[in-house]
Amino acid sequence: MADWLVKSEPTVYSIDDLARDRIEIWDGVRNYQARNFLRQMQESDRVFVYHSNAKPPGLAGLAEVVEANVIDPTQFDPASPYYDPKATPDKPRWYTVKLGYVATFADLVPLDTLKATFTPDEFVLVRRGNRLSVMPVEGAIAPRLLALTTLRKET
DNA sequence: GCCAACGTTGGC
DNA sequence: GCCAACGTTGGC
Repeated sequence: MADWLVKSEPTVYSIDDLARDRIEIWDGVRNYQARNFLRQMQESDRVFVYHSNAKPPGLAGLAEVVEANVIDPTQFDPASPYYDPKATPDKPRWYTVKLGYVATFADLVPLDTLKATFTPDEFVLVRRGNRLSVMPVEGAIAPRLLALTTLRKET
């Protein structure tokens, strides 16, 4: 089982939204490197949810992959901001996953804490200039992340 | 294939 | 609001 991290702007879609929706398709990723990571995700992989463009930015909770390798339907929808005229149902270009809510962190783990805990070498997230919205969380990192906070399950 | 222009991300 | 980083586009 692998660990991943996805970014989301909480004003657009937050961990609270996921707690409410329970399951959501993670659509709208339009970056090839991020897409390639999405395609590597397997059912029941663990996913850390990160709030970007927030005050403060940081890790907000946990999700899991409930369905892998889902074709992102917004690429075919001219009304969607994520519409891609070069994608066709025959040749889809953008894939994603469905995420299920797992838990909310009792306290958000701020980016400052992450920077103090991990070196840029060991964790992509704290690497300078990193703009990836989907990234792997290497084996040793995940338990150290979980040790920084307490889980709270929204019901 | 090169690279300048442009757009987006995201911390601050 | 600013701006560094960096991905994408398109002219050549």
